[in-house]
Amino acid sequence: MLYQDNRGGLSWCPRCETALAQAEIEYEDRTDPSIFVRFPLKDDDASLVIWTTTPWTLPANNAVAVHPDLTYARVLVTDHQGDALELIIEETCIDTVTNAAGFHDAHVTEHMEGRELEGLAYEHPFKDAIPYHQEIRSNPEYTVILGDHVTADKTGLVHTATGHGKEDYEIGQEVGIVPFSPVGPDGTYTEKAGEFSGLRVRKDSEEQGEPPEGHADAVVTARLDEAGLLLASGLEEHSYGHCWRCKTPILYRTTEQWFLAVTDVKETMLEEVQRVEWTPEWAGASRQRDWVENAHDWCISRQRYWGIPLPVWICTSCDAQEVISDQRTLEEKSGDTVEDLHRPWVDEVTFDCSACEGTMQRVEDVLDVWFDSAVASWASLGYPSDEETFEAWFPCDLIIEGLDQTRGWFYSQLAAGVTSMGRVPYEEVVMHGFVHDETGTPMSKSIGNIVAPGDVIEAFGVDATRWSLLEPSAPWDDLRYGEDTAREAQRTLNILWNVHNFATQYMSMDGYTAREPDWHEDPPERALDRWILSRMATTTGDVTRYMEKHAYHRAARALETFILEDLSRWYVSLNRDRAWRSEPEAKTSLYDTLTVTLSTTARLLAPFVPHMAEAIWKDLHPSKQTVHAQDWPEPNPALRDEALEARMGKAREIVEATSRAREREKLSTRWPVPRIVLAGNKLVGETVETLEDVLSERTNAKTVEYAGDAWEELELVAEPIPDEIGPIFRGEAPRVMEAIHAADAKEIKPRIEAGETVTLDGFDVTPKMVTFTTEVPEGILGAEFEEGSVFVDAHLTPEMEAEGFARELLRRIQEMRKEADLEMEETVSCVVELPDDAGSLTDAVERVPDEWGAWLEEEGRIALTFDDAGQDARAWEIEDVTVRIQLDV
RNA sequence: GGGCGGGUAGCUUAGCCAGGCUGGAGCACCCGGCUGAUAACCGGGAGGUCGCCGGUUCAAAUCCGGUCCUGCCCA
Repeated sequence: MLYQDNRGGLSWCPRCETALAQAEIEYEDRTDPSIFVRFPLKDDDASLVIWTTTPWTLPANNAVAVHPDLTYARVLVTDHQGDALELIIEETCIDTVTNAAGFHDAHVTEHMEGRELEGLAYEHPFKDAIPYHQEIRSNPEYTVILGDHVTADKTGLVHTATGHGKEDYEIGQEVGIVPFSPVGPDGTYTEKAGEFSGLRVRKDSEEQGEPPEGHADAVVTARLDEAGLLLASGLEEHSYGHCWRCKTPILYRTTEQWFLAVTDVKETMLEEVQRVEWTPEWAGASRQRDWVENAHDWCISRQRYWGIPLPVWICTSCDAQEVISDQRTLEEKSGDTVEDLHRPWVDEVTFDCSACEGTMQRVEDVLDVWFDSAVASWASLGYPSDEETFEAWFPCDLIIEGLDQTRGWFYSQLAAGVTSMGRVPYEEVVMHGFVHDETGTPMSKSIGNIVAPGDVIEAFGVDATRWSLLEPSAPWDDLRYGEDTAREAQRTLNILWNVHNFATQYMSMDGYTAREPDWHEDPPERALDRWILSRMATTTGDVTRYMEKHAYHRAARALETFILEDLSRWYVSLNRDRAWRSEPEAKTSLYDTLTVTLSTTARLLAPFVPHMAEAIWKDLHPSKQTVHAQDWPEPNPALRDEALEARMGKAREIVEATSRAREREKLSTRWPVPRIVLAGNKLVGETVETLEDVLSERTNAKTVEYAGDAWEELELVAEPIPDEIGPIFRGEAPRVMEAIHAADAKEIKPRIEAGETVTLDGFDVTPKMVTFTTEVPEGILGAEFEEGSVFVDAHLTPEMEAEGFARELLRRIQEMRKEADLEMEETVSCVVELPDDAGSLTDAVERVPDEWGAWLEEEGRIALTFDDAGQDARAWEIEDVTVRIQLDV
């Protein structure tokens, strides 16, 4: 599988003076000369027209390729000296050429297919300058050859130098043209280049645009111009290969290299690619497969000093080759002690040739570094010397790398694995995307759009940084990253931290010790507890499933939703009172629930935010091992209650719809309402039945009613349809419409629906003229939610208004406490001055001192009197009522 | 030039494979609320040519063809 070949068109870095593998070439845009050149035909007045961005390859030209199926034209033009010139160009390229050359006329004299041009001989432009071209070695040299790689671009004829391009070399092999490569390893012409010898053909990566003086491109172009062969010369920006290490534009030249014949095992590689589990799926099914299908034999030799020496010894007299597998074999053969397997020591080691009298000497090359990574999965196990470890661990379960590694590590391991082990050395691949800046541009030092990880960590912490990299996008997608991403992550984590604080503060106040009942037999009594535990179990299942699919972003989002929506905004906020004041049993079950929930969350979060997960875990379980040593949680099926989750979800929709309705009418949640009425499907009914207390608390409604599919207190209204009424009643139409509006809708609806014509106010109204809608009664606020409606009865009794008013008062008092910077527990005296006349609220306001005075004192931590508040009092407007409050601080 | 991704609100994104609910969220913005989780937090609102053009279909963000922009890789 290993062979040596003198191959044309191998990529070569003239600065590193080594061959490069496909994988070591980086493509970047650069500007190079762009020249149009004509090659005069031998037995014909016409010239072939070619185009190139590498004038330095023209001295090595040995053929011109055309596509057999494209149509070519003989074109008559007048050159700048006024002489007639006959050119052969692909027909759709004529304008390109004449525009570039500045020719103003162009007459097509003949069309022909590319295949008709085959074999036409031309004069090499540098026949006189380069002795090599004065002789023809094989038939097709210096003639038109056919190639499927030719496209109708520029001129439609391709300058071919079989020693200086991969495709050129391959087509040369097909038609029998030997490679000619008069360029040395350092990127200068050798003496084979005749008059050009010694000129520099290589460029540095900064050398762009017009070729520097004395560069082969400049000299060659000038010579062509002198010979009258240069039709046009300009510049072209194009994507060009560069050495991945030093960024020098690569050359293609002919050199002696060692190859691994991976094309022989291509079929096996393709099968192995299919066997591997790829995430995302297209990483393997499309990208990797495509790469392998186009793979060439792997050039594994490099002309470097540092690196793993190629373990090939060759006999200096008979050319016999031997590959040495390990140090012991080498020592046995040479009879020497080999102190180091690297250069220069290993270069000294020789042994006798087994075939002749000669001496075996190591070839000078080292291995492609990609070969090192390619063998990592078994080299790291000490193979072949440590069979046992190899048996136990090979192949590896999972490799994770970026999406550029299709040509890199994913491939190098595949090729080496199939070659050496007959199989791919990994079972599963996760291919990740790159982190870009917030505009989607790759971060680069030269652009300066770098977000330094250290800065983000400094500002937001490691956990927020990790979260901000995991949550926003799929691992395999590129990530647009700005500081806001981390800021958002920090906010989410902060809320979790607040929940943790809430839980642990009360637990410690009540001397609670964390315990995790398993609840398989006897789930908690309270619906709210069972609900959050069910949500926890569901979330655990979801997160686990996402992690198994490497959908880390989905796992993170499921956790985020659970933490924000379920735990913080719903469970904790509904249990704040329970933690503050409730029976010991109620508190204990609250703490048990929180312990299980937070412990489970901590374990699920451990891979994402290791420090915070550990902090939460350790606060709950100080004597247990680190969270990172705990088992991954499993959902407790006894705690799953999908019906309960569905009802709680519906309850939240109802609460939100109620908020919308109240907000629209500026009726703050602070004001209790006598009832809310719900209309909707069965689920809505069940929700009211089982979660009435949650609904009543969150909507601040004294009662919650379920009215079935439709609420009968809705008023039915008959609506006239003007388009139907107008043509028939004409001038009377307005009166008819009025009559319909005024009609008793409940009475006429069944009749109209039965198709009956009804007489209203003397007019005959047909079913076509009327439709029915419902109207929300006066004083009722309606809002829709999915599969139902909520109606908020806003007929507040004076008792309720008093309660609402008292709550408004409390808010003002607390506002003033805050402004006065009072301690939370500090009790101060307070005077509230209520007006005698509060308009429609007079009755309510009068009730406040007796019915709500004590409550205000306790909630506001004040000693309260209702009296003249004095000059320094602050005036507040509550529903058009002016209240004056004096806080004695 | 070719292969494979991505393009949905100002920004980050869900929905697309298996077409049909009013295209969901978060940030920012506007309005309001809370104040015993508090250098916090909660509710509501506004904001969308689903890159563009065409096709299939009763129906397209979703399927098909083309095209533009963008990322990775190749030539």
